[in-house]
Amino acid sequence: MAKVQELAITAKKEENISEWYTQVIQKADLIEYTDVSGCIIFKPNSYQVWESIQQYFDKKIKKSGVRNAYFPMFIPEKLLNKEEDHIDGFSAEVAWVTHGGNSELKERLAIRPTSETTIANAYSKWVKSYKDLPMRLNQWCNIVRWEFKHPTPFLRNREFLWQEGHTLFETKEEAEKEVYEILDYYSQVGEDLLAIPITKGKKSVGEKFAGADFTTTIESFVAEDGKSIQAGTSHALGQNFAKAFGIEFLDKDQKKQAPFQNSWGISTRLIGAMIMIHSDNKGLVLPPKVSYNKAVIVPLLFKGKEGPVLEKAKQIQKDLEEFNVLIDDDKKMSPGFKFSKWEIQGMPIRIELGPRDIENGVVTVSRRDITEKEEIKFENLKSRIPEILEDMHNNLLSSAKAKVANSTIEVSSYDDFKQAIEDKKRCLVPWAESKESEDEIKEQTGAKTSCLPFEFENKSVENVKCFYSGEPATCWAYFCKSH
RNA sequence: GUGGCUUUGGUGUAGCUUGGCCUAUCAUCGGGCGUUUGGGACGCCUGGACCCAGGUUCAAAUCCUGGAAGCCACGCCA
Repeated sequence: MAKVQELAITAKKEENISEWYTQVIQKADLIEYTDVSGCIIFKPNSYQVWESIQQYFDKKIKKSGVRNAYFPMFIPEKLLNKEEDHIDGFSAEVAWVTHGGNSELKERLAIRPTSETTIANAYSKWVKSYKDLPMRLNQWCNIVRWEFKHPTPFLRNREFLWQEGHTLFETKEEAEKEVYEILDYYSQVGEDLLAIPITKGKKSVGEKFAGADFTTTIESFVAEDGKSIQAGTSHALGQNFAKAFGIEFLDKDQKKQAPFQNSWGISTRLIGAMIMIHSDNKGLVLPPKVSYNKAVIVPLLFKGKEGPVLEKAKQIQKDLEEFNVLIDDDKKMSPGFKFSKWEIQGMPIRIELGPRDIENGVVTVSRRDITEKEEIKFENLKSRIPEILEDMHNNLLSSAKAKVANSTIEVSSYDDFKQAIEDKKRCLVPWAESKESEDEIKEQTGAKTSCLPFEFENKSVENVKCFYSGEPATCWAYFCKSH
C-alpha cells in the first residue's frame, strides 16, 4: 500500500489543485526542477508537446507567408531603453549580462524579455519602400523574465520557450486583418491540437499590452479553480513602435510613412493550460494529437507462454507503425504496475495482449479518457485506432467545454458577482469599461477581466446598466480570477 | 516584491520540542540472482541522504543568524 501512495497522484484536483499540479508534472515525468529558480528542464514527455505545437503552428504561418528568422538573445541597454513605455513595462524583470569573462562590459546587455526592440531596430534598416512591405518574420526562441518570486512550471517560468511574430504593413486595415488571422491560428492550436476550449476576445484598456492600440487574446478557463489562463496574445501596435524606432517607408505617392506593426506570441504556458484542463486524479491526460506515441502495448507474459505473446506484440507494433506504438515488455514490473504507470504519464491508448487474447484473436484496448475497456479483433485494430484517437480528442474538448459552460454565469448586480467569484465562476457582465473600475473590482474581489469576448461583441448594451457602477454599460466582459 | 509554511538517499519519510545512544528509521528506487505476472507481486544480496554558509557547544540532522530553493495567498506577465 505504501508504494501506491508514493507513485500515485495523492492530491485531489478538486481539493488542492496546486498540490495536484505539482504532483502531476513530476510524477508524469514532465519536468525537473533545477538549481535556478523558475528555470526547469523540459523533459521529453513535455518537450514533445511543445514540438507538436511548433509543427502545427509553424505550418500555418508559413502557409500564410510568414518566414522564420533568428535574432540575438542579447540586447544592448540603449536599444532596450529606446521606447519608453516598453522599458517601463519590462525593466523590473530584465536579466542583465555585465561581464565577459573577467572584464566588465562597457555597456551591459539585457537577455531578451521580448524582441520588439531588436527586431524594430533591424526593420528600420531593412524597410525603405512600400515594396518591402508587408514584412512578416517570426522566431522560435527562449525568453527570460526575472520579475516574479514564485514560479510555477509552464505557467510562470523565468525562462520559457515561445514564438514571437513581428510584422509590418502598409495600412492599418491589412495589419488588423493579420491580428485576427493569427488569433484564429492560436485558437486552433488550442482547440484542434490541445483540445482545450478557447475564448477569443479583446483585452480591456487596463489589460492591453502597453504601447499597443489594442490586444487580442486567447483565454482558457480552468473550472476546478475558477481561474483563466492567458494563453496567447496578438497585438495591434499601430504606428507607436515604428515611430519610436524610426521605421519609415516611401509610399506610392513618394511620401514618407510609418508602417503599421503587429506582434504576437504563444509560449510553453500552453502546456500548463493543457495539463490543468485535461489531467485528472490518476495523472496526466495527453490529448492524442500531442502524444508522439499514441499507444503502448502491455504484453502479459505468463511463464512459458511469453514467445507467442511477444511475437504478436511486435507484429501489432509494426502494423501500427504510423502511431509510434511502444511495447512495455519489462519483465520486472507486473502488468498492474505498468497500467498505472502509463496512466500517470497520460498515454492515450493502452493495448493489453495476453495468451487469452491471442486465443480469441483480439486485443483489449483502454483509452485514457474513459474507464471502459474494448476488445478489438486483430484485423480491425488498424482502422479502429484512428477512430478512437479522434473520438478521444472530441470527447476531451467537449467535456472541457461543458465544464467551462457550467462555470460561466451571467450576472447583473455586484452582489451576485461577488458571490459568483467566490464560487469560482467566470462572470459575463455588462460593463462600463474603465481602467479605474477594473482596478477597484480587482482590489475588492481579486477578479479582473479575462477579455471582452468576440462572441458577445454584438450583444446589445442598449438600456443595460453596468454591473458595478450602474452607469450605462459599454460592453460585455468576462471577469474572473486569473493564473 | 509582501506575508505564512517547508527543506533528511533518485522519490516519499522517521528522528528535531528536550543536542550525545544518528557512521540516521521505514518504504520505494538503482544494480544483481531467483520465483512471479489479466489492475500498483515476493525473497535474498548490494548501492544511496541530514539544502548552503557562518555561529553556539566538549558534542549539531537537532539550537541561533544569514542565504538559497519549494509550496500556499496576493501582485505582474506568454
